Amino acid sequence: MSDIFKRYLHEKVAVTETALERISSLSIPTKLRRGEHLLKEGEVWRYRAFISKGLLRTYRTDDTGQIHVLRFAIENWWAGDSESYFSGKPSVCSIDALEPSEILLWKKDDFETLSNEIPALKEMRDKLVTRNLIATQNRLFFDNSHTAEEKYRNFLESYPEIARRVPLHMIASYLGVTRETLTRIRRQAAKRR
Amino acid sequence: MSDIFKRYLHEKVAVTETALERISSLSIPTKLRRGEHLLKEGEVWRYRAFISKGLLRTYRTDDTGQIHVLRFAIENWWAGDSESYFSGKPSVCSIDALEPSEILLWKKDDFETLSNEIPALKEMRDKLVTRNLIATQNRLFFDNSHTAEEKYRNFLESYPEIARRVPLHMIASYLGVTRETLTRIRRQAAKRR
DNA sequence: CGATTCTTTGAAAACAGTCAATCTGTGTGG
DNA sequence: CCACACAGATTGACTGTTTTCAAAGAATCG
Repeated sequence: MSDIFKRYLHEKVAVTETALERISSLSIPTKLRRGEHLLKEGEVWRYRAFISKGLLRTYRTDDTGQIHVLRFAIENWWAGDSESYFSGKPSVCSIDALEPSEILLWKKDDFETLSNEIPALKEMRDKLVTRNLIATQNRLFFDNSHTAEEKYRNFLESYPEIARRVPLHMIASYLGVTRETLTRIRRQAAKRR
Repeated sequence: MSDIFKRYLHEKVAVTETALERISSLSIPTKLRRGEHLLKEGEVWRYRAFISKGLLRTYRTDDTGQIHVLRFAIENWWAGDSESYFSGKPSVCSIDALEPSEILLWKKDDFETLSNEIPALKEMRDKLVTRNLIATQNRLFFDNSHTAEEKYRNFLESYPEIARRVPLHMIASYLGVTRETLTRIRRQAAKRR
């Protein structure tokens, strides 16, 4: 079973080998082909999902039918829609695989049970929310106070791995500019060196 | 003592009168004058803060010395910097009062103690984080996919109360546009009716 | 009232979006 | 192995939006 996940959890919190086995025993290993969806708009998201391999994209479609990338997630990250997860309402997001991916799923109920059995897991779960909140708040500030070029540079520095693996027009969407604008930003930046 | 807070907590969760008294007993009532700071950049934020009266602004100063408003908070909201609170590191934000305000403070340790004594309070505390996360994520999406005018209209609809009480140039900062641009957006909108 | 803060205006420049066309690399089927 | 389709990236011309800077007008607090 997924060594990636075991290594991840050992790094994050102090968890015994038996606890880890117990956690693994309730996980549902899942494979996604390129282009396949983990979650589609309108469905309720009732899982925890750990990515042991691959690359997922979370996006939202606006009233004009345009797609907006909310985030990318790779190995050792968690995926899912917290809004739908916590509220129980249909999701406004979709999640699909940009690469062939391997996911570990836990049903919401199972994960809660495990969290109550294993304090370390609960601790990790709580940290996940707060770290997510902090990251989102910081991103909101950064987007609000920086130019498109600065945002792009920051993206390259923060997520070089993702930048290499994702098509440019999706990065543009993530940054909130058109693909043409991102092309021009790159040309400008290249000219300046 | 603050009836506002008692009413707030009763509305949010099922809490006994004795529990409420216990919670109140550890609170530190504080008054802020207009312009006074609750938190200054560089300080560590070690409190929970409930606003029973007034209006607070959270902002950040960027490398060029410019101020960016992150959020406003009025009666019945909580204020503070989650990043500094959870990490224990000096804050990158400041919080000041835009109106004479009345705040209830709990020291971090006291609030944790209370949360462990009173399940309803812990429940409220956890909900606060997740609701905050969801709201921030939705705002990030909205900002990324809408024009300045749409963002302004959405702000007016979502927070009419705040819009009435806050100067325009701070709303502009919150929305990520210059005050001149916001002025022009309003003129356009007025012309169209 | 006087000082300060807030809002509005105008003109020019910088920036980003749209549309249409072209270029590039990849992979598939004949 | 080639021709073709397809997705992604780039370019140019044009349009529209936002910023910047400078100045003036309105509102408000003490």
